[in-house]
Amino acid sequence: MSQETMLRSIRKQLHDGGYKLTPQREATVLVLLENEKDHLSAEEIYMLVKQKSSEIGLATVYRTLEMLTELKIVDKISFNDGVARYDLRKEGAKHFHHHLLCLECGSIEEIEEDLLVEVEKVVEKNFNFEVTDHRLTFHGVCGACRENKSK
Amino acid sequence: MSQETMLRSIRKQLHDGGYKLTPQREATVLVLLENEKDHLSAEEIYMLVKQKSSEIGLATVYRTLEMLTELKIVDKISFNDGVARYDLRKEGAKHFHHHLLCLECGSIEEIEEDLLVEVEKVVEKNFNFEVTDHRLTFHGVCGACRENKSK
DNA sequence: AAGACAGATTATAATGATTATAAATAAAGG
DNA sequence: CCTTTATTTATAATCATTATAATCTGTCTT
Repeated sequence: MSQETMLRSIRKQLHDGGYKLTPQREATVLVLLENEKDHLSAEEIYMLVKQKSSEIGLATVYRTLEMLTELKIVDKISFNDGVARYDLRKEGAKHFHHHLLCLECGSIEEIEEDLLVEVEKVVEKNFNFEVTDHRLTFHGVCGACRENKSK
Repeated sequence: MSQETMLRSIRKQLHDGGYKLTPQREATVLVLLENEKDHLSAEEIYMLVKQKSSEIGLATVYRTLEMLTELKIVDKISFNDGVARYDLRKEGAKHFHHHLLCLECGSIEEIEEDLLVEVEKVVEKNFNFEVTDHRLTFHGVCGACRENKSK
């Protein structure tokens, strides 16, 4: 889906939620669209928006991200490094994607495929818990780092 | 395993790692042992240690927890609420246990059973990623809350 | 167009969690 | 004992995030 289409869809979602797409909010969403692969922190998003010549305050970025999280347009994740990171939820994705965190180089890869369908069935049945979402991160060593080490 | 035994084992692990079990460190570990079911934050641990009449500084709690994390005696988790929480790693447990976070009441349940054995095999094979550990939290509604709501 | 209102934004201050620093204390080794 | 080193403490500093109050924007009303 093109960024144009995404943006239109997001504008609609904001409206339905009773918010409007102000220039600052639009700039924030655009930065998220342009950096889909990264896992940006609020501070990083703030910097990137300012670089695009759009004026914005840090507090606005936080408020916008909170709103987008509430609308389930973005997902908020914390790894164990003390900053929250934000990620566009893929259109139509019913589940939160998984992450592969390399302990050597710190890179974060994504897994789109939902690996937890069966596991969630087990949880619902055995633990009497209604699952609505999940956070799954694997810690380990990525292919590139293993290759470097073996040399 | 009894707390005595646990404590002895932990003392040994500290020694092997080149640290000693000072009174403050012992008090911290004891609080963790006595509250295995909870997911305590540094601040909470600090309070609990002081209640046991043991004098300690907050910074020492942080340093001790960092050390215990490094030695893999405790695990550090962040949910999305801005505080880090610490959990004793069960003796012999090779994997990090899973969590069930209830979005209604905020309660955190634990799952000891490793539900990811198969999933990790898939990850190693399909994504060329060597998995050493994982973090898995399910978000949803616990049995108690569902019961309350249906009334 | 002027006034009034709600919603947004901004700069700034405040808070909360965590980490760094420097001085004091305790422990270990000779 | 004396010296050296590790540890703790109190405090200050830092970093991420949230609250506040003033200002601004746009829209509606007349």
